[in-house]
Amino acid sequence: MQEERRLAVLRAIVEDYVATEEPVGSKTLVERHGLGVSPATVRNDMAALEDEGYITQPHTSAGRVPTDKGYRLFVDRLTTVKPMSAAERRAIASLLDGAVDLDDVVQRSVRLLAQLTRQVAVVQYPTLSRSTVRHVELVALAPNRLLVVLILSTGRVEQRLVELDTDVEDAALLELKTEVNRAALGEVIADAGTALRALVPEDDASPVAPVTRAVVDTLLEAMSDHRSDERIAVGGAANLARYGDSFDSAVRPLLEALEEHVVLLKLLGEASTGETLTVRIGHEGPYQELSSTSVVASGYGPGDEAFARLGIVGPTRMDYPGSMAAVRAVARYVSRILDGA
Amino acid sequence: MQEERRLAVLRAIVEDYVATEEPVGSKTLVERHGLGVSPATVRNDMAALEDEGYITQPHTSAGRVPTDKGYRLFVDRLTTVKPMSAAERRAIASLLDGAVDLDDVVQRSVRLLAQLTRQVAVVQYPTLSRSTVRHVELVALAPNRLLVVLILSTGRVEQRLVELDTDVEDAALLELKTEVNRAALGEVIADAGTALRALVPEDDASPVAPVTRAVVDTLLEAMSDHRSDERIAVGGAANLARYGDSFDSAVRPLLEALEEHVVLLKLLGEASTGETLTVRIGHEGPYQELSSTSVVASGYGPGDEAFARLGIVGPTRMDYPGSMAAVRAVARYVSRILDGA
DNA sequence: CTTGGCACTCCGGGCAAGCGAGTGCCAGTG
DNA sequence: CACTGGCACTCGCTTGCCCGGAGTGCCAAG
Repeated sequence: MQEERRLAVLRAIVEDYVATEEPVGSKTLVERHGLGVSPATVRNDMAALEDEGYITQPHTSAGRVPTDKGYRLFVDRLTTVKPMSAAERRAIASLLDGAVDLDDVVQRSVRLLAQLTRQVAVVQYPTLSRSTVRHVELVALAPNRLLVVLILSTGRVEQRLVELDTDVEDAALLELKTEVNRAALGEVIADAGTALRALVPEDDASPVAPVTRAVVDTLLEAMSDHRSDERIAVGGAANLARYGDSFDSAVRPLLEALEEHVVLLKLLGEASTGETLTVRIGHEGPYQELSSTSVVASGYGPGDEAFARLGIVGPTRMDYPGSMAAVRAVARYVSRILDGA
Repeated sequence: MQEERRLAVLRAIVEDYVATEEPVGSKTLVERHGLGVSPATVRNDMAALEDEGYITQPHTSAGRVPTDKGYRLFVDRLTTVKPMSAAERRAIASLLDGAVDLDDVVQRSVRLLAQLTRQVAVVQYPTLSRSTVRHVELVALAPNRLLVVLILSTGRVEQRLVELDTDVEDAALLELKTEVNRAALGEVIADAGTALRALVPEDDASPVAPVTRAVVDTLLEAMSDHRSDERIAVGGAANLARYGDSFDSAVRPLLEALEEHVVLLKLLGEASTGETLTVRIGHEGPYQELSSTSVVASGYGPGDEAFARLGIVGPTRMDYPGSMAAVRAVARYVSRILDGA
C-alpha cells in the first residue's frame, strides 16, 4: 500500500533524475509525475527510502539522487524492458540486413547501438571457442613451405605460413589434408583440437610425423589464438563528451578502459548462456575507477548458445529501460542474421 | 637585429605558453627566459608581433597567446627537431623490435607514439597501393569453388572465396595459377592489375575464359579493396582528458573524427614521398571544427617510398619540437623494421 | 633604440546578502 | 493510522561589489 507508493516515488525519482540530471525534490516530483499525494507525504516516503539506502542527498537540504542500490531496485523491479517502436525495429533491420560479412555486421552493430542509446557501444567479435571448423586447407607454396588455412563456422578465416624442415610430397600432403579434415570438420574447436592431437603419430621415426606435427601445431595455435578471441569494436566515444560534469573522474578512466580490450571484455562479463540481458551498475563492476559507470550487455550469436557479447557503457545515471531495450533488440537481430548466414 | 630579438620573443612566448597554458606577459617573459632586455622593450616587440598577426591577447591587458600563424613561424623557423635521447631511442627500439607481425608493429607503434607525446596517436596500416604482389595461390576447395589467396610484400594476406558456374580441372587451374603469378609477381598492384586484365581472353567462347575472368576479377577486387586501404589504429584517447578547458569545442569533434577513419586519413594528409614530416596547425586543416587541433604526421614504410602515414593529433597549444621528434623517430624505426621483414 | 615611469584596463578571487529549493517536524483531520 | 498543511531551518547558488595584481600603451629621457 504505502510500500507500493514508495516504489512509485523511487521510480519517479530515477526517471526525473535521469532526465534532468539534477537532484529532485518533493515538490517538483509531485508536480511532474501524477502521484496524487502532497509533497509532505512524498517527503516521508523519501526519508524512508533514504533510510533503506535507495536514495541519498548530495548535501543537506538538496533534492535526492538515486544510489546504486536504488538503480538496482529500479532495474530489477520497477521497469519492464519496453519493446522498440516499429520504426526503430525497421531501422535496425534495414541497417543490419545490409551487412556483407562478419566484420561488417560487427561494425554496423556497434554504430547502431551507439546511435540508439547515445552511449558508448562495445561489441565483441564472435569468439572461436564455440565455433566449429568448416574447412581446413593445406597449400604447398613451395616444397618446404605450407600455407595452412582454417575456415570457421563464424565466417572467420585464419591463415598461417609454415616452414618445414623437410620437403613434403603432394600425395602425402593430400592425404594429410584429408585426414585433418576428417578429424576436425564440423567439430567445436575444443573437440577439433583433441581430435587433431590424436593424429600426430607417436612414432617419431615416421617420415610424415614432423609435417603432421607442424601442421597440427599451427592449427591448434590458430584456434587458440587469443587475439582473435579478444577482438572488440568500440563506437560512439563522442557520446562521452556529453558527460559534461565529473570529467576527470569519469571520462578519463573510461577512455583508458576503452583501449584496454581485456578490461572491456571483463566489463561485458562472462559469456552466459543464451541472450540474457545483464546490467551492472556502478560499484557492482570489477573496477572501482569505473564506479560511476554502468554496463548493459547481452550475449548474442547463432543458435541457442551465446557466442559473444555486446552492450553499452554509460554513466550510472542512464536511461536503463531504453538502453536495455536497444541492447536486447540489437542482440536479437544480430543473432538472427548470423543464424541465416 | 631587433628582428632577431623579436623572433626570440616569439619563441619564448610559444614555449612559455605551451608550458604554462596561460597567456604570457612581458615581465614574466624576461624573468623566465634570459633575454637581456627590459620588459618595456619586450612590450614594444610584442606590439609589433601582434600587428603582424603572430600573437594575440585574449582580452585587453592580458598576456599574449600565439596565433596559428605564430605557431607556424615557430615550427618553420624557430625550432629544429631535437633528436631523441639515447634512452628514448633504446626504448623505441626495444619495444618495436619485439613485434611479431604487421598488425603487432602497428599496434605497438600507436601505443608508443601516444606514450611519447602524451597525445592521441594515429597509425595508418600500410596501404596496398604501393605494395607489390609476393604470391598468388589458387586452391580448389571443390570442383566449382576456389579459394584465391593474395599475399603482398607488406605481409598482408587477402583471401576470397569464388563460386564458379562450371567445374574446373586441376590441370587447368595449375596453368592459370602459373600464368597469374607470372603476370603479377613482384609488380606494384596497379601494374599487376593491368597485367592481370590482359590475361582474360577476348574470345569468350574459350572454355577457361569464365574461370580466368572470375579469378582475375576477384584479385582486382581484393587489390582495390578500400577497406584494407583505410585501416587505421588509434591510441592514447585517454590523453584527451587532459584538455580540461575548452571541452565541447575541442574534444567532441575530435572524438567524432577518431571514429571516422576517412576523416582521420584526410587529417594525416596525402602520402607524400619519403618520410617528410608534416605539421598542420589549427585552421590549416580541412575541418573547421578541428580548428584548435594540430596534426604532426610523417610517411613511413619500407624502402624510399612512403607506404602509409602515422602521426599524432593534439591541441594547437602543443609541444611541437617534442612531438615532431617522436613522430620522426617512430616513423624511422618502423620503416627500418618493415624493411628488414 | 632602449629604458623607466605612469596612468589605465580588466580579469579573477574573496566576501556578504538575498533568494529559492528543499527538508524535518509537528499538529491537525478524515 | 495515514495523509496533509504549515512552519522554521538549512544551505547552496547567484548576484553585486570591491580590490589587488598583472599587464598594457604611451611618453619622455638617456
